[in-house]
Amino acid sequence: MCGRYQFSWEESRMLARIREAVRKAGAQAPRDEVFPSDGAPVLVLREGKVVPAVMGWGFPGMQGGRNVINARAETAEERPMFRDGVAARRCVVPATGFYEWDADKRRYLFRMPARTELYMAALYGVFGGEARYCILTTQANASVAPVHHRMPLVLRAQEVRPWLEDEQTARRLLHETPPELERRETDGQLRLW
DNA sequence: CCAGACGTTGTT
DNA sequence: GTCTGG
DNA sequence: CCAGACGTTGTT
DNA sequence: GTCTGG
Repeated sequence: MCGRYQFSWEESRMLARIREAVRKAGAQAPRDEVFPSDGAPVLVLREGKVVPAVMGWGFPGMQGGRNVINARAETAEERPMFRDGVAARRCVVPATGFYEWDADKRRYLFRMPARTELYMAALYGVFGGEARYCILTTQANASVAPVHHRMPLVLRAQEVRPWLEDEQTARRLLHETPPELERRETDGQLRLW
C-alpha cells in the first residue's frame, strides 16, 4: 500500500514547477516527505489541461473514523466510497518515489528506474468544502513484492493524461500491472547493531 | 489475534 | 469506527 | 505509513 | 488497544 511518499523538488524539474505553481497560488509548499493528512499537490484535468491543485491526503472515514488514504483498485469501481471518483474525480499524485516497510520495519524507497517522476493514480472528493485525495493501490509487482504485498497504482508518464481524460481508459488502467521500479533501502530508524 | 479496506458530494 | 480474511 | 503517548485512581 | 503528530 502506500502510506508515505517522497516529493523531492530538488530531484525533479517537473516537481519543482508544480511546487512553484501551487506556492504562487497561495498554497503551502509540500514537504519533501508527504504524510497522511498533509496537503500536497495532485494533478487534475481542467479545461483540457493537466494542472496542479493542492488537496489533503485521505478521505474521512465513517463516524469520525480514520483517514482513508488508499483504495483498492480491484474494487474501487464497486465501492460506494470510490465509484463516483472512478467515474468523474480522478487525479494523479506526482512524486519522486514512495515508501514501503517490510515486516521488520525496514523502510524502502521505490522510484522509477530512470529516476523520473513517479505518478500514482488517485481519486479525489470534497468533504465539508475541502478537497481530499485517496491513492489507489494494487497487488505488488515483482519489484515491490519482496517488501510488501501491495503497492500504489503507478502510472507510466504517457498514461497520466489518459487516466485523467478518459473514463474507459481509466477503468482499464485500474487493472494494469505497474511498471517495475528501482528499490533502495533507507534508514527508516536507527538500528543499534 | 492482525492487516487492510471502507462514509460522500466537485466537475472537464 | 466496523467488517472481512487469514 | 510509523512512532510515541496514553491514565489521576474506591483497589486484595 | 486507540489516538495523535509527523
